[in-house]
Amino acid sequence: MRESALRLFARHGYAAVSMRRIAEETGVQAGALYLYTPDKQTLLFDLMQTHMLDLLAELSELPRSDCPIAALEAFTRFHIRFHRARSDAVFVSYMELRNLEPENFVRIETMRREYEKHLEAILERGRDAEMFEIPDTKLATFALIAMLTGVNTWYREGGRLSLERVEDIYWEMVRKSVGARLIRRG
Amino acid sequence: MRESALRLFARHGYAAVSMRRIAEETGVQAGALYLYTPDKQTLLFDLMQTHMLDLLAELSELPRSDCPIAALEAFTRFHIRFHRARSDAVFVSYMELRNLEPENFVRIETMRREYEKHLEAILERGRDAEMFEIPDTKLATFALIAMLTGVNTWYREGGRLSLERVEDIYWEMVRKSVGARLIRRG
DNA sequence: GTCTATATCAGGATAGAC
DNA sequence: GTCTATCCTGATATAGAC
Repeated sequence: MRESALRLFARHGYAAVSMRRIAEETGVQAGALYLYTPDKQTLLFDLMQTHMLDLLAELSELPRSDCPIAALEAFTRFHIRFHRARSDAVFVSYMELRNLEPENFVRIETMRREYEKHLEAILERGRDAEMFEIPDTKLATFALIAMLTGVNTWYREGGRLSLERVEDIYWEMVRKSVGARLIRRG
Repeated sequence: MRESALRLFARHGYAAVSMRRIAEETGVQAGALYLYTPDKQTLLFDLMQTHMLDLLAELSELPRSDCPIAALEAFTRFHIRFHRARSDAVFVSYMELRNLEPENFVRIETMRREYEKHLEAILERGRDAEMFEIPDTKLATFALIAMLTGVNTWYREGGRLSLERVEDIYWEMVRKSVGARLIRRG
């Protein structure tokens, strides 16, 4: 039922999807949905919260690296892969922010900021070590995340390029944009 | 009335905004709206089409430059400024694509692709002239547009940085990411 | 745990008075 | 050109049978 709701919200938008439609997709009658969620708003919030918690959990499992360049590459590849694998959840978590009640909105935004902080910390370390050339780490954080998340708007399975190749190309652009040198793999 | 609708659609989403609410914001009764639009869907499409036509019109008025680096800088600054000045229209034109009927969707998408083609052409020229280092001009196009449009998600008037300064910083990142050298102003 | 039936309300759109 | 009144549909959510 979560899956049906997520797919429908991503496809048509939260406000445009009725509980009846979700029920139909799930294979139950509308009334039965309320066994699993108290209301539609909570359902939306739960989907978004689950997504953000997954994101932070998997991020924290990334192998740490002392080298900022290696850390940035790991983050870049992680971001692309994670977001690609859950395009519906990503879409909903971004597009439906405005349909969250204020309290719920704050909770999701806090998690998003925590994720951004992780990237910003890498950029700051690299700049302090004089391995990156970055005029403003906050702007660079926003710029890179927007750029990487953008993969979801065009990438399609079975297209011209493998996801691996896409990662390579984006990593090259990320690396150059922060003025980092190529590094050798150990 | 267009302005009210645009602002409300941007804030709450097309599906979440009722004609009654638009009427209220406009200062008329609901029935009166239908003097200006045949229906809600057409209203949405008109708003998006107007935005895209404006975008293409202003783009075509950009001074042409033979130098790909200068052309890329002009595009970068134009994109940030134009999108910043119409954040509601940008938001709606991106977020509400899925609420367009198929025929309308195709028309908007065609215009969007035309805009992207303009940037891709600059990148191709620069690469052919060996002034840019770009592994894939299509991906670079997507990556740069996503990065630049992202300014709208965080920039607020009166914040830490002027828009001019933001342009400078983004231009530096764009320039580096495609491997272009700094150029002197004539 | 699920269905049927329904209460209640809000939505888009139209008709006809002024 | 605008308002009032209204049609009809579909929305969320709940009650109560099974």
